[in-house]
Amino acid sequence: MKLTLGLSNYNILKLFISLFLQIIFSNMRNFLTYVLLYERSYSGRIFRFHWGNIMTSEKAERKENNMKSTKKATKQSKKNQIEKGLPPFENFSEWFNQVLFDAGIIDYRYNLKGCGVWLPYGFKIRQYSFQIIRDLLDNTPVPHDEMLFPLLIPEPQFMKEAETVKGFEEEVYWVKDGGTKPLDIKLALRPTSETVMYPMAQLWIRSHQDLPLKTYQIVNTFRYEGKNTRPLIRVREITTFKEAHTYHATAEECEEQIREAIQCYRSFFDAMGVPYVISQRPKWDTFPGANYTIAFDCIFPITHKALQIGTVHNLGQTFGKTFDIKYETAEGKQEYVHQTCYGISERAIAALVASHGDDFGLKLPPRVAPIEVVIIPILFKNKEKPVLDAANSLFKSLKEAGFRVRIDLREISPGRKYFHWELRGVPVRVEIGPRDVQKENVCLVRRDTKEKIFIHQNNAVEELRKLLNLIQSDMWKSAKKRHSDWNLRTNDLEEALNFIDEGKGTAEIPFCGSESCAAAVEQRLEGLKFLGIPEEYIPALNETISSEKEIYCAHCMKPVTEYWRIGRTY
RNA sequence: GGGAACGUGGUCUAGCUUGGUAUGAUUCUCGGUUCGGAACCGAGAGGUCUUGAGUUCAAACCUCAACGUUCCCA
Repeated sequence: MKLTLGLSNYNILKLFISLFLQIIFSNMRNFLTYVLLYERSYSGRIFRFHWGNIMTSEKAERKENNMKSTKKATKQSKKNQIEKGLPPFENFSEWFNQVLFDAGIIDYRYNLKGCGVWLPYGFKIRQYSFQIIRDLLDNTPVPHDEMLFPLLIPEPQFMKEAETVKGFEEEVYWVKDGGTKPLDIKLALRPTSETVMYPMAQLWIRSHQDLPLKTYQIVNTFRYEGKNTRPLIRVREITTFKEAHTYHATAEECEEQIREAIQCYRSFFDAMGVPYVISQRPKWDTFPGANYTIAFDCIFPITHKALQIGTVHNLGQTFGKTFDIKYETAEGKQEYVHQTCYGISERAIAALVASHGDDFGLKLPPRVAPIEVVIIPILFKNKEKPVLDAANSLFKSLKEAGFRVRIDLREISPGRKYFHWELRGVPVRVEIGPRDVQKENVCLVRRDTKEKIFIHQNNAVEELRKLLNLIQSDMWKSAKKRHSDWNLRTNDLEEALNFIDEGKGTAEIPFCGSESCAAAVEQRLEGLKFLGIPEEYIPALNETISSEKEIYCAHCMKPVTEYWRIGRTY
């Protein structure tokens, strides 16, 4: 029986029975449904009919109702849904995730937790942003040199620095096989590159003439985050990690380098329009192996939780001793180097997005906007040509003047284009319609304030240049102003805790700095953390350190001289 | 570490209680009318219902497991 294609008689029988039953049941069901609906529509009565597995009147009715209600609902809410393409900014967490995708920054649908794809628009934002830090580091008095180190770390080398190992124990990805064979020596994917770089530095540094050595690289790193990952904020593959590592002859030079690093980071975030506060982290939250850690935090809108967006570490001689990085002094003695390292990641982009958004989407500062100006011609039937001509010639002259400019000629309505580019945060939109052409005007619309400005066509280049500068500084100012409202300095612990608990921001309280006191205070509020000592009390950053009088630790009531910053964090 | 929920066209979603036909919208493509804040009409495209096993003549639906995602608590 070759015709049966290998099916046994039993299977053929099954197939026929199945088909037969299916036809019978489905026809009968359709018939019954039809009759029941028909009857109901005339008599207004609901029939109930039970017979085995056949769809009952109840079920038919329910299905019918479901269909009706969904149809009705979708029709009614159609308009609302369109208008609500993005969740409101108030609903920050959802807004944030959604805007990253809708604005074309990151596609997070890759089927692996904590990993996403940088889309072209997002990639450009990333590129422009990190070019700023590149330029800053490349142009310090003794320049930093960009390099590229391997991703893989042999286990013994990684294990060398005990404290680092402890700090990252639970977060390291291990490569254990080469093809089908297990490796003799396991390989770690870098969670950070100290243990990658320092054995090489040990080879390169021979004498004080080789110092200072300042290097950096911009690479991906891996950390196995156990719980909730968030796009850009807590990821498993950190795609963009700028880590600088410097080597110095003396502790003083090392301190000086810390100040230079802080200054670079200030300039960087200023240029990005990202507001921040600087704190020296508590001892117990210092980078493993470092003498101290100074961190940049950005307080996010709505939730008012702090996100760490940059860290600067003074490593002292810890790693120098571990990796035996020595140099010969002018006097011919062998000394261990003093080191610093400091890093910034794609969290900077998260802070950029968060600091400026609104219900319509992103607002990008011109410095990092992939498109600075978008031109939208308003076309009416039979009047297209003059408008198109004007738009095209403006496009050409702006392009020649060096603007990152786009002209939107798609055949969709202008309103739709407005929303499209507002979602993507383009700083300025230029509208040109028949009315404008007639008056030789163009209409500029600011993304940050939505203000409309009419100017003469001939002044476009000049006016746009001014306007973009203005937007850049206005956005920075307003972000900074908002940010400063999200911090409260008070001597009253209860007031501080209330402020934080109500989600209003971070607080500064008088504090003695002991870990046990901190633990006691942290217990008062879920998710509460000590961010550290505010900028003005950090010894490394101040020639004369501020000190307060008549204040007492919020917990143990000992007299103290400084406030500490506390708050909830991401 | 503990608990809960979810997984259906690119996106959102109905259906699962009671097994047999995959719902609607959006998006996208084509044609036409439009265009100063998400226009409209018509046609069309798009699905391994996460995966595997079990029960059954028959599984998106019931059972078990794996994977993935989300949320809550420590």
